Amino acid sequence: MDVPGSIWMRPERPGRGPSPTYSREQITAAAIKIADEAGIAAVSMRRVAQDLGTGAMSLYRYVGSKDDLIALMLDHVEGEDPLPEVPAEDWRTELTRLAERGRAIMLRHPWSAMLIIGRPNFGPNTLHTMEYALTCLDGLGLSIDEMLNAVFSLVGHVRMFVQSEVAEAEETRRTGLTEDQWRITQHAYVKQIVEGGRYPLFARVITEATTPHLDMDQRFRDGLEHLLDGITAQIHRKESLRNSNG
Amino acid sequence: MDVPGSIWMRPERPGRGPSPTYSREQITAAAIKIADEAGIAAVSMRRVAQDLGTGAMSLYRYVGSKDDLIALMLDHVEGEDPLPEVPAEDWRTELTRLAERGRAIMLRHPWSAMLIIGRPNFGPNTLHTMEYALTCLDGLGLSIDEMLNAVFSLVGHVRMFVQSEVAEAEETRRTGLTEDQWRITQHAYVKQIVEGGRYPLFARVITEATTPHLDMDQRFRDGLEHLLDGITAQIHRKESLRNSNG
DNA sequence: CCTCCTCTGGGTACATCGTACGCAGAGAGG
DNA sequence: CCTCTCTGCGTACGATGTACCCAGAGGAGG
Repeated sequence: MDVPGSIWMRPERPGRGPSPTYSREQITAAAIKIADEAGIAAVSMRRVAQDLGTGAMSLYRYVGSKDDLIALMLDHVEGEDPLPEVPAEDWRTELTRLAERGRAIMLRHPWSAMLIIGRPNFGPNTLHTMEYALTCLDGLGLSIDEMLNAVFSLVGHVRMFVQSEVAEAEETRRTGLTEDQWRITQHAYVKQIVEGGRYPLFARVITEATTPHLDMDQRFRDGLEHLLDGITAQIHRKESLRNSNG
Repeated sequence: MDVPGSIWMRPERPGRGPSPTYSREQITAAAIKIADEAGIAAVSMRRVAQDLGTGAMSLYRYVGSKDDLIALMLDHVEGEDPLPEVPAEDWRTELTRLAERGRAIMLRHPWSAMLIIGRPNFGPNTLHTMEYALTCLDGLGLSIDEMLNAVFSLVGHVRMFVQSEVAEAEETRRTGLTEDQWRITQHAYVKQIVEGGRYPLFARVITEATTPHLDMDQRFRDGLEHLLDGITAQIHRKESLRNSNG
């Protein structure tokens, strides 16, 4: 109501008075449906209410603000794909899977990748995923801060990657121009840059665009490997440090 | 005008008629000033125009849309810090410097980190930085795609890191609640989670929050090291592959 | 059953946004 | 000097989130 994020503390609805017609779950689902079909920009309180067959202001009986609704949406999709109760494989395999799971969810709900959340989401599903990720890295000799930092880097990488992966489609919807159409509008300018000769490597990027570049899956996996290699290196560094000190 | 991003192709102003009172540079500077002082949300065409002492619609004689203005703003701050003409040190040192430069710029202009740009910005300053980054990785045995991917990961990491670094301040301004005040509103809920015992690692994150965590500079450097270690590993892999094949 | 009092759904209103459109007038090219 | 382009800018439209208000429904206590 008053404080953003307090959505998780507020009970769905106390007992007195007439029973509510709708539910948070129902409203969240309606909002997600709209976001999936028409983009996050189409999710307005009026639109969500309209799809539910009610008035905009009625929604405020269930959620404190639009931000709260979005927090509900994010936590809901985070819980879509099940997670093992406890990590079974080695940490690298588990984290890779977790990253791919995150990417899959975001690709399924592109809007979820495009939102920048200021403060951590303490929804139950988000909490569970976070705990799972930390569990994967537990017992490898990293401090809790280092573990958190590693998870943070990983989640950040996935989010950033999918963001750019998805930005194209969002831009197409927003401007009504497909990437190809847009490229045509830029062609003369880009050509001038390439032929100017001052940016030889940029020119190579453009020139070799005719032959197929690395596909998105490959690029995602490569970036992930970079990060995981880095974490491995950190673990090994701390390990040998421990061995030389003890 | 019609096409977003075409801002870089359009000449500042052709010759006929009366000479313009303002300039793109002037408008961009005014917009950046507002964004720095009051957040990106405060940058409205009306507000920018007001600060310049003119009407909102006058700005559209200089920029095609608000998106174009934002593209100008982003490219402008990208050019704030000078870049060497050509990389002088080893690639790792250079890329570290480049990352820190990027972080510094974004911290100086927090709004620039919070924007998600759908399609690449072809402004002169952005172009130059991109070329510079690619140059650092040239000649190490990576393909142009791999180089681009590495730069992409790096830029993404910096952006993602600063995003979360900056989100807090933005959230404080937006909601009027400092992080401490917000934490108080969440305290009962978080306490319940911690004491529930189902999230022992999350509990450790919270519990050990009294002792100082890693500071932001350290966390940034750690994440960067992860990525650079990963790129190093990729370079070595390709190198030994070449040696065994030739 | 009656009464009360909370909680319901939802209408109206307000400030703010980007920008389409049109117009009076200024000023440079012929 | 005439003409025609380009100027700054006022008005207007359709959005947005949400504060505020009100009539009435219906569970709780007598």
